[in-house]
Amino acid sequence: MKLSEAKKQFISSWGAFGTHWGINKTMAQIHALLMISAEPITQDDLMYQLSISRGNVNMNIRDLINWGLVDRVIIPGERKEYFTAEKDIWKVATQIIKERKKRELEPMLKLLDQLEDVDGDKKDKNVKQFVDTVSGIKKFGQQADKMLQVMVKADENWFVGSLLKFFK
Amino acid sequence: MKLSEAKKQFISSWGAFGTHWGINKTMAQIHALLMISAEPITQDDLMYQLSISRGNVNMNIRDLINWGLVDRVIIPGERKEYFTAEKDIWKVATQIIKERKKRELEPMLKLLDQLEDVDGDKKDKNVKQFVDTVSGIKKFGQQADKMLQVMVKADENWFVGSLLKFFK
DNA sequence: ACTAATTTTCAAAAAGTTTTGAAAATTCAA
DNA sequence: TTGAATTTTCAAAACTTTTTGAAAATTAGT
Repeated sequence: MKLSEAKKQFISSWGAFGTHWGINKTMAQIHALLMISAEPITQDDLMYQLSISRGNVNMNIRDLINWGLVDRVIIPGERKEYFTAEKDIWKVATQIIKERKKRELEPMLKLLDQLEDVDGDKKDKNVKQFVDTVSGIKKFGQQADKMLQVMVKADENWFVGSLLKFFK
Repeated sequence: MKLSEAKKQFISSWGAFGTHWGINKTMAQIHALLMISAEPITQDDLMYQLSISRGNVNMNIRDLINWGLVDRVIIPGERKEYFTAEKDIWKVATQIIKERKKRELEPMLKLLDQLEDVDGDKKDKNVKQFVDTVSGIKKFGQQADKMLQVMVKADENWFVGSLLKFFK
């Protein structure tokens, strides 16, 4: 397969993949293109290569920067801004885990904490089922939270490093 | 907080949470309601309790059954169908992992395999960056695939069971 | 076999999300 | 400063997804 065709396929699949995970197609595609580009590229490049509008590029790039997945690059002597993406997929993954943990998991755990001490007789099967389900999810979430925390720090942690090798 | 209010909050947050993960709000809410219900419930109950149409309930219940998260229950002497959800959150999680692995991760790995052997000179930095990125993602994905496989089988696996306790 | 209860389907409507593009704001070099 | 290049904003348009509801299909009791 030719490079240009392979690139197109990769970008399009990465976009489709993203939409299954609550990420908008364009954002995933911009990310994909930046990950396979050897050099930083401009908004105009992105517009042209993905056939999308300037505003669209701008908004999605902004989001990608907020997610910590893309960086602005200043090229001396150039007026335009360039963009580049982290290419080490392990770093990409830990960055996404870190953000989703903060944005979604932690607030959910906070809420479950409150819901857990609902009023009423614990003998009432309705109360019991609610509390059991909520605390089950809470415990699971806390466990996941700790486990992800360890993964995110794995770079600095010899033990988990070797543990992960075990799973290969 | 009263049970009825706590239920409402849980259902609404679970719905919002779902939408961040590519799951439609209603499906997540039906799932939430079934998880906190002590007894199986009917389509009419779901319609009434969530204020949604019959068709909507029907389609989303069908999907939940396909995901293996909800079961039809026949109650002897009753004409209507009842529904119930798996309440052990660990089983819920492994079921979701199993399905997403099959539906998303495996097809993606298959595609990356094909893209990896793009034509062209590996000295060309554009070819090189593409291949490096694609194979990096592929390796990561394979590792994740194996690790998830182990987690899904953890019930049957004393080692990972104790490993997970370690992270508590 | 009939019929009433129940479930399923699916085209159209509603709701939600993304994209556009032109105007406003900002930046930078002269 | 000025003004051309560039980036940002955001209301409106386009597109996508979800929801509705009524008609069709199915089911089960008599």
